[in-house]
Amino acid sequence: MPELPEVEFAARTLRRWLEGKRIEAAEASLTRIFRGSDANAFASELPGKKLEWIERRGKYLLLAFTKNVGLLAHLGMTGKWMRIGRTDERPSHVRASLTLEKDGVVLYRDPRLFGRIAVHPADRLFELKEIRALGPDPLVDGIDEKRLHERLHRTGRAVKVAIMDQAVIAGVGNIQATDALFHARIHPARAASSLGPKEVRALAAGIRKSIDYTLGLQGEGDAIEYVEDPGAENPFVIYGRAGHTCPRCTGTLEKLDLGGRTSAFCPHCQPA
DNA sequence: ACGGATGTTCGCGC
DNA sequence: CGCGCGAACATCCG
Repeated sequence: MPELPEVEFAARTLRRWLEGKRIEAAEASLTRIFRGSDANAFASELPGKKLEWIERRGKYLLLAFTKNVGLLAHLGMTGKWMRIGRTDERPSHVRASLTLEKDGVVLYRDPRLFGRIAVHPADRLFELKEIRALGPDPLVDGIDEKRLHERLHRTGRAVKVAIMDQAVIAGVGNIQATDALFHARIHPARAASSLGPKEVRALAAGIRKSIDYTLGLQGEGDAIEYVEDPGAENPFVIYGRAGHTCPRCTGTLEKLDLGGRTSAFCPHCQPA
């Protein structure tokens, strides 16, 4: 599910759900979601606590509760935080849940178990290696074109692979990268080091544009439909549209494999 | 039935 | 050390 916009949305939603509510009970199933951490700590430390703050860095969520209890959470590919009523039937693949005082249940569902939840002292969340390894966050830090140019200049990798590197820019995934390069009119396989200042500027703008666009897709409390229910229409600009007509010219979008990920591009608008 | 999917990490070889 | 590649993780969907 998640790239930066969806994770940002999850952060806002969780903030709303948890704000001011005491956690009455916490449950965790012993799955690899808690790898490198302790599922027992989740269940034993959260009851009685209240949320103090939530932050997002790249695709990571950082949650701080009272008594210095903190969570580092990542949605992986299929993770999702949901809220249900206490007596509602639980969905399948629930890996962790928080029962809120005088309220419903906030739960984490993740069929493929690619996501993560780790319990750490709240005041040390920002010092975790996962967070320290991240490059600038486009929403929190903005995209510094000079810095991005420097970073891209010293690598021979394809530009698409480079911008999906979380150490280069935090939060860009396959969808944002694909659409951002289309906006910027840059071929995904171009060597990152070959981009000129104007192209880097266009790329920075393209990343911002695709993130803002995706953030704008979420309604009042609703998540992106395409992500939510299978069968909903693909709302992205060219992601997942190989074989279709380019939204900007009369050409046909093509498919390309880079770094094990599929992307679409327009051979006319994004020449090699 | 088969292939592919919004992510990360690890091992291998060059 | 940088980089590309493939695999692994586990499930669902068309």
